[in-house]
This record gives sequence, structure tokens and C-alpha cells, in this order.
Amino acid sequence: MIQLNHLRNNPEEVLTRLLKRGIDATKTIDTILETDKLARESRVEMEYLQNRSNVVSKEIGELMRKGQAASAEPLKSESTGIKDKLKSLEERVESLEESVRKLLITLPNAPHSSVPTGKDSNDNVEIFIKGEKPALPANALPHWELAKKYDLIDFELGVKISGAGFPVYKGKGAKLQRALIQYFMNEAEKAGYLEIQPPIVINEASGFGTGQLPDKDGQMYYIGEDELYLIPTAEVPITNLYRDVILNIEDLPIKNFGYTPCFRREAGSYGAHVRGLNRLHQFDKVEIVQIVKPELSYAALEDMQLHVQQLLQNLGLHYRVLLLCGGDMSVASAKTYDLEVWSGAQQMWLECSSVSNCETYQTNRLKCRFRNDQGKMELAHSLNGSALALPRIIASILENYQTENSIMVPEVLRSYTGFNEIK
RNA sequence: GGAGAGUUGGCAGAAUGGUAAUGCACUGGUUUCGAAAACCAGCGGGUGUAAGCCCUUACAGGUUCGAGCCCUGUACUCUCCGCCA
Repeated sequence: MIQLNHLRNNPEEVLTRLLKRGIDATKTIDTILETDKLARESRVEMEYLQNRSNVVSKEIGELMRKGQAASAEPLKSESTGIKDKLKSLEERVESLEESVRKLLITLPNAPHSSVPTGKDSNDNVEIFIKGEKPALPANALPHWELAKKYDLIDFELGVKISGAGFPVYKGKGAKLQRALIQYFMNEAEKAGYLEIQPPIVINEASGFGTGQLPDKDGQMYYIGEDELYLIPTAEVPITNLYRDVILNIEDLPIKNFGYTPCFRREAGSYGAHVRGLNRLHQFDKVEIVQIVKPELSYAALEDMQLHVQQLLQNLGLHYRVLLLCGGDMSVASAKTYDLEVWSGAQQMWLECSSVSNCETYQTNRLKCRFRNDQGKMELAHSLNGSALALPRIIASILENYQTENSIMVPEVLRSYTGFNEIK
């Protein structure tokens, strides 16, 4: 959530930046600032009375110790009087501060100045493109047909076991996925990230910490019996490792990665674009996360984005990098790059990674801080990125690497798969 | 799932209901050629230039002039039993 202190001092700036999302927050911000002012005034008054109450109680304690119980009586009644006033005042402060907090969490993060203004994906900007569309054989098939032809993935079987969007990977299909996971993990490790195997169910506090709750409530699978959510991404449990933590400055930057399944209800999505591996309820992903000093977060964002590019490049896939416009970014992000791979047979781009700098939006909720050079508490910046999400990479590999009667395995994966070709 | 015990700073560990000791660790300083030792200071969070003030004994309530302490509820941890990869 946006820092209240920053909003107090720079309401115009926040307002302008939010306009990049197509959001006019004038009214919300005005209400926040007005309510905050009232809350602070009441708080000053409250603290004054609390102080008086503390002093009086201390004096009573003194008298009691000296055995002068009788002379404490007037003080007792004064204290009782203060208490009455305090009660309503405390309720008022609490309710005002709660109002401020509730309004504050409705605001998404303020986009960085380099983020283009826009409403939806049409306003995203392509900033880099690599490789070319592969020349496919005349009998080229979409990946779901290839998966069937070579018995790699069984979508119907998944429907029987669980439902639509839960595919079953078999044989070389399963092996290909495992090879990719292993490859991505090794590359993350080489890039200096520490491996984390987190839980894949999370509690409400964790969901709130990274911004999924309350915003994305309906998009997560919920286990009511235990009040737990299935993770939509490893970003949630990994970033929450640093909830309520005061980090040592020399521990920064923190670089973690984790491989986990991810679960998304995808409520409301339907149509042609959900075919095959395009959109699933369960998928695997390797996620990279960084917690860094504020002044270094944009360098880290570029670093992470380039790491993901390198993976795609090494796999020999045609891909492009998009700078998302304000309206297409997730609530927590201040700046996001999406990476998309080319799906040769479907003739379309598939998003396979999203790399975001959340600045202090998450760390403010998480209370993830460090002591800066002046010895003052400061919120760290958090970043996350997929490196990479598996299904769409597999779709792209199957389609782009198909020959007339086989599918070639990308060079870099062959030592992991143990086979060069799928026939 | 059942029974019992417990939860105080980074750790250890005090506090007849009277306003959170102390030790260790850590940080800075004095000293030293340098280090150790010793000594001094700091060492939960917020706010404030500062003095200060407020909050803080797992969390939420209650009793009280005053709660780490008494009462109620919740969460978590540990031990034993049961079940189990």
C-alpha cells in the first residue's frame, strides 16, 4: 500500500502517477488526507490524556507505597474521569485510522514515471524483440494436437481427475517439463539466487502482505476448513518470508528463487484463448524474488528482466519484451515488464513472464524494513519475476520446434532430457 | 483428534497488582603500536530537530486509579497418546 507519509507530503505526485492507470483518485486522496488530519488531531489529544492518566496512576502508586491511601482518593476520581473521556477518544482515533487504512488499501501502487499511460494491454509498449518467427512445416499443428499425437500431455485425463485446466503430463512430456524446471533452477542459482522450497498454501496475512488480498480474493483457491489459500505464485510465500522483519543492511540485496506449482481459479476467463496450455488452473513456475535497497531497485528490475531474456534466448525462442502501461499492471507494481514467447502454430504471443518492481507497496504491508546508513528504519523495495512459467514455454517449444514427423528438443535442454527428439 | 505444559528484547532469564531487572551477544567510545581484557555508553516500535511523549510482556477483550501478573476467548509452540508418508 502507498505510504501514508509520502501521500501526505506529495499528494499531487501520487495523483499524477495514478492517472497513468486511468484512475482519478482525487476524491479518495482528499478523503484520506482529511480523515488523516482529524485522526492525528484526535491522537494528539488522546496521547495528552494518556500521559495525564499515566502520571496520575504513578502518583497514586507512590502514595499507596507510603501508606497514604486516603490522600489518593481525589487522584483516583480524577483518573476515573480521564478514563471516561479517553474511552470515546480512543474509539474515535481507532475508527478514523481504520478509515484511512481502508481507503489507502483501495489505492493501487503509483506507477513509475517511465510507465506509459494506458487502460489495457493495447497500450503496452513493445521495447525489444528477439529472433524471428520460425518457418514451420506444412503440416504444422497447434501444441494441443502435438501433445496428443506424441502422447505428451493428456487434457481429458486431467478433466477426469480434477477438471478442465488440470492437464496430465506423461512420458517425454513430463520429462521435458522436468528438464525445463531443472534448467531454470540451475540458471537462477548461477545468477546468485538462493533456493527456497516454500509451503504452497498460505494464510490470510500472507495474502494481504503481497497484495493478493483483498484485491484478488476470488482468484485464489480457498480451503475454508483451515482458512488457507493455494498460492497463485511463489512470490507470495517467498516475499512473506520477510514479513515483520528488520533486515541488516549488509543482508541486502536478498535474492531468492523457488519452484512451485501455482493455482489460479481464472474465474471469468473462457473462450478460444484458454485452449491447451494457454491458460490453466494449475501450472508450474520458477519464481525469482529480490528485496533490495530503494535506490537500487530499478537496476535490480533490469537485471531480473535480462535474466529472463537470457533463458528465452538460450532456448532459441522468438520472444519480445513489453513495458506494461499503467492500466495493465497488477495493483502492487510500480513498473512491470512482460515477456512473451511466440506460439508458431497459433500465430500469437503468449505471456510467459512478468517482472515487477513493487517498490514499497508490498514491504509497507509486510513491514519489511532495514536500518539505513543514518540508523533510521526504512522500507525495502521488493521485486518479483517469473523465470519462467512452464506451460506456455512448453507450448512454444512444441510448436516452434516441430518438424514434419518429430519435435526437436532445444540444444540447451538435451543434457537434461536425455533425448534430442520426440517422435 | 485427545490430555497436559508453556509463550517476556537476537538469546538466556527476573519482576508481593505499583508502572518491564540482570546476564550473554551485538554496536560505538576510552585505553593500546595493534588486539584482548577492563571501563563508559547504546542496544523493541512510532512520532519529533531535540527534550519529550505514546505504544510494546503471543493476539483480542474484561476487572482495576494502575495488569507481564487476576478473569474470558483466540492463535501458536512443546511433551505424551492416537493416526500416518
